[in-house]
Amino acid sequence: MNEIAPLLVGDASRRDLSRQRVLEALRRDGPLSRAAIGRLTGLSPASVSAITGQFITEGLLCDIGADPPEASAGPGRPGQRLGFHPARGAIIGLWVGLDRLILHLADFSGETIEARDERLPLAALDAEALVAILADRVVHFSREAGSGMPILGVGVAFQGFVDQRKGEVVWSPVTRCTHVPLVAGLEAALGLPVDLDNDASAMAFAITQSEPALREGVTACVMLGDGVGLGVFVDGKPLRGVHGGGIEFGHVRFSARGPQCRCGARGCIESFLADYALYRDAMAVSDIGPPAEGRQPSETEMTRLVARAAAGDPALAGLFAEAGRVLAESLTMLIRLFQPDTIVLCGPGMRAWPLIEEALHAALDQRAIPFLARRAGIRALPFRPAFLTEGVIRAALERLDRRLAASS
Amino acid sequence: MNEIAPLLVGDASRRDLSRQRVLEALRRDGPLSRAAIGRLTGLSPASVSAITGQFITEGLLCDIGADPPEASAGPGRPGQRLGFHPARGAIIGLWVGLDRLILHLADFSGETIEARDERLPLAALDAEALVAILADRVVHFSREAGSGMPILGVGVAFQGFVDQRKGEVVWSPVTRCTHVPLVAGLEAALGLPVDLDNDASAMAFAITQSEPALREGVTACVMLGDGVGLGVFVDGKPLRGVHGGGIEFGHVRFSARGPQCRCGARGCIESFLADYALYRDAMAVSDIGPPAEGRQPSETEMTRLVARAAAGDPALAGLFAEAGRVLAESLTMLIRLFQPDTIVLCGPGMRAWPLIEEALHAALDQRAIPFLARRAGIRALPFRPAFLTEGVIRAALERLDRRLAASS
DNA sequence: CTCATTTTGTTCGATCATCAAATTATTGTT
DNA sequence: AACAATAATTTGATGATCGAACAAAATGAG
Repeated sequence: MNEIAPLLVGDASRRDLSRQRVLEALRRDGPLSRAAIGRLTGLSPASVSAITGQFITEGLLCDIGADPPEASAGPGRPGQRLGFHPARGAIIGLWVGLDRLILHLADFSGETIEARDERLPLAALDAEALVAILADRVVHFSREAGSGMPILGVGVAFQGFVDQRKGEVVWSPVTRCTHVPLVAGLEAALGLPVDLDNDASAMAFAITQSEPALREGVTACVMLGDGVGLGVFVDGKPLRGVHGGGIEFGHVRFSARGPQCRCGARGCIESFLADYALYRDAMAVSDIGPPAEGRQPSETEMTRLVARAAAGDPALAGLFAEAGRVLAESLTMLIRLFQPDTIVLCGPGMRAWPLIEEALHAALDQRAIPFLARRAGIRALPFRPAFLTEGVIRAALERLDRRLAASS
Repeated sequence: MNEIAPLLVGDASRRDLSRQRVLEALRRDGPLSRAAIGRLTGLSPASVSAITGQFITEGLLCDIGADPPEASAGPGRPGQRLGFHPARGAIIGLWVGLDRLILHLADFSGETIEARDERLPLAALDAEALVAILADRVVHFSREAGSGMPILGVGVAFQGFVDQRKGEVVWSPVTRCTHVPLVAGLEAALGLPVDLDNDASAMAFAITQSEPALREGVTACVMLGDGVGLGVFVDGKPLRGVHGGGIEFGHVRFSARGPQCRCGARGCIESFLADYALYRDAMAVSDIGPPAEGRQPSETEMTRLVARAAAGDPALAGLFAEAGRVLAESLTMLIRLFQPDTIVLCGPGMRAWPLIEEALHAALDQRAIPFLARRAGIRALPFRPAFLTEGVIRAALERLDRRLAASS
């Protein structure tokens, strides 16, 4: 007998909802004139003026010049564009990979101030040390890169199983610890609100939000790289359980007789398609030696492997073709489950796309799914490291927006 | 640059939203006093009185006596319970199975007035004839069962792939036609609003809504019967794409070397677990003959098969144990993808539950999923045919509520 | 250059859904 | 019987919103 939704009761929350809608429109569609905000939110010009005026005095929004001429295109007074006040503060986005860290500082409007890529061995640490060192790196980074602005929040994208509700890293290839209370630990150490997400989900979020076309209908983002991840979005909103864990696509079983996966199970999709899996198989069919550090091949080693395969090594090329066939099978499952309009393939693994593409499409055509397949358009997206952090930064900003819209 | 949500602008829609919330609370939690509605929706007593008063004069709600004594339990004036006015009208729910039809008449409060189970050969019909005969059965049923009340809407639960946005049956084992425009056809023939859903999704909806505990967290309902279906719900709301097709769990590949499925693909989960699959395998390992009509075994034939296996036929019992293992594997995938708090097993196939249970749990224990499995509680729900239609009736009522809340 | 036209943004009065508080009603408890 | 407790209604005040009127700033035709 819990409440349906305690939101939107009374006049105070009614105003808050309108404020929220204004901020949402601005986050989605960049700087906007008051008139445009009115059209997008459905509020009257009078209300938009009142609300934006309030936001400006609160230092949340600011005027950033007239509409560019191409936007107006006709007679009439040009609109004054409003945007998030960059100097309001900054957000730090953190991606935690295998022995590697990406730190990303963005201002309140979402613009990148600085990004940094660090090598950092994490595997041997216990949970407390892991949290401590991450907090330490964040503090250092914000001190060195910070532009004097206050840090408003931190977003963390983590490889592995994540429980957003508890703020825990349940399991991750990054560390042998399980159930690491990352959010509580970082919030205590930093004194800042911390958002946690699975890295593939966060990346899928960044990609889906980055393009209006992907915010319509069902978009499935498959991330290939250290692991295999998936994010599914319906009209721009993520499809996920209340626990906020990602859809653990990479750990769905592909074959009962497959190799042992890092997660402990056998035959996971990831254990065929992830970087480490491809490298492992490459070692078996060629004279390529083991990775320099640990079991995980570095970006350079992966690039070299792909280059050799592309140069004509038939055994290695066959490996990637086989990966394409496994991927096709996995996408087939994905199509059956979610019937996406668009499937976006992305992630570091896309470095091998030219080697995968043909086999993938051939296999997909061969095992076309009656009545469901036609719809899904498959798009390959070149990888940018910034994708890894943009998702959590965006999420942190949106959470901030919700808080700022409410208090008034 | 589409609007964020054109709802809730201006005072008119503000009232409509409150009206909607009142109706939602009443649909969810049965008859309620005004005070209880206030607590559930967060509205003040004054507003609840105003809104419910309006609904009563509109003939939508009615007073149905005082709160039962066990509800109040203490001093104080007992509340007067409000409920949907039963005489406002009726909804017809229709389930379309293989050569079989269930018709279900419910009043505006959702109470069953009459239900009927008909045999009806549909396989040979073309699309137009299929729509025509379904419309004809609905008209006959409403004439014979109708209690003089106007019919307000029709809900149809159909086996197979359904596109709710287009109102189409994309593919179904019921008919060899594809892309049947069922909603348009029935609406034209009946002059009534028609809701269409996949039958497993609708059943999952009915089950999830029927129990408060299942409306919290993530609930996955797996339906075993003529096919294998799935509905996933997060806090009582269905997880589905914009096209409104169900999650085609039954047509996810289980094994590349599996039997041919009705959908045309090979090795679908359904082709191992559906009634027809179990019967097919039973024919192979025993002297059981082919089904009396077509390829599809009847309920009686399936019951007899289960009885023989339960009586001790080792070959047949092994068949169901094998089904338990396949189901375990499928649930493992489901857990990885959705991390449900509860998995509900239901549907006609549950007649064989005692034969499946042990093997299922043994296999699940054996391939326990690191860090994810612990959470999911598996519940077996005895099958009731009414589940098949209650979901679409509920959906039709809720759509009606939304319309009635809006117009005023 | 001048003026009509068009679009942007603000101001002001009216509307109306909501709430808090007061009031009436109805029960159980002491 | 007096009192406490809960339910429902009435009433006055609040305030978010809208429409309409208006000011501002651009284009373009003559």
